[in-house]
Amino acid sequence: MYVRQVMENARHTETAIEETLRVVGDRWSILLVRAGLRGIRRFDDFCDDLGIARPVLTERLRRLVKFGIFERRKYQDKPVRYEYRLTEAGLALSPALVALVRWSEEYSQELSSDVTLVHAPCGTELEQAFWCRSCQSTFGPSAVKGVTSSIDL
Amino acid sequence: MYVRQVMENARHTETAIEETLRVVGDRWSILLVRAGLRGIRRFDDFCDDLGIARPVLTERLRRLVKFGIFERRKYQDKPVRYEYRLTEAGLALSPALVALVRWSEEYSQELSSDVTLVHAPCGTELEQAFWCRSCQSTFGPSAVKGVTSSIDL
DNA sequence: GAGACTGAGTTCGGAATCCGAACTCAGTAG
DNA sequence: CTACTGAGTTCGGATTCCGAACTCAGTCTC
Repeated sequence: MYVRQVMENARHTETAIEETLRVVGDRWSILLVRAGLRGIRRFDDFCDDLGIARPVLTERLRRLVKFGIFERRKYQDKPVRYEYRLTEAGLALSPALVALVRWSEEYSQELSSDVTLVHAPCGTELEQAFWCRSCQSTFGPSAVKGVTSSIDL
Repeated sequence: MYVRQVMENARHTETAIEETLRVVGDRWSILLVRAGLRGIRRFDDFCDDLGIARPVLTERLRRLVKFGIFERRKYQDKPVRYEYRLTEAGLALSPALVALVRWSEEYSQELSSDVTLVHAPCGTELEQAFWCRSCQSTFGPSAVKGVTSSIDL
């Protein structure tokens, strides 16, 4: 059960996460995705929900649209109005978001009673696992922890 | 070893991820964790590896130590020297990191061959799944996507 | 039809962060 | 004595962030 890496790590070429974090790795972007998952779509609602400054929101949404995470679509003509919806790529960030939520739950103290993600059918707390399709095997983050030093992320 | 909250919130009560992202949600912190996972421990090595400005690195490491993600430990006495090691909490961020890597692989265009995480025993690409311990069932991110709108992240 | 309101922004000046480059400080090696 | 190392600190300038106020088109209320 080792996670291995197949790559040649060149010096100057940017790696995947580096590039990704350049898009999504600021204080607001992930929060915007989360807001999108919660159904928020309109400019002012993002603004109120997150308490983000308007100019920053403008710039951030523009960038997320440019990188295909949000889509800007007209939802009204009379006075022309636009809303922001998560694309498929944006929705695909949810596992990362869930992982962060799980981490928060476990390691972040002094949180008021907050969300606890559960498996809807049975109510048991969700765990995030690594899963090999061909082996049909599942192993949890704890198993991964043990090998992290040998992972080349 | 727990992350505790220090900041005040102005308008609404802070949720788990909001707090977490306040600690880890800047351009460098996650990259620092990743570097830590790759075995980097010394100040200058972080500096060279990430190309982060030294004053920023100082501040960031201090904060990550304060929040229990890194540990600053002396590794030499003669000239006293310190290194930074990931704590258990820090290592526990790896699932989130892996989720981001997976996302990058799939959705980040203009990225040529980069890292591909595989299941070492069989060489199959890793998938990240959600796993219910009591049901013994595993389901992929795609299944989760369907529920995200009803999840309160 | 005058005034208030709405939603999606833009403009502003000041505050906070970021940056690279050069400096410090203790100890060590030649 | 000089050079070097590792872990920072200090510096000035550039960038980004912020809240508050403004714009602009259309719409609702009186």
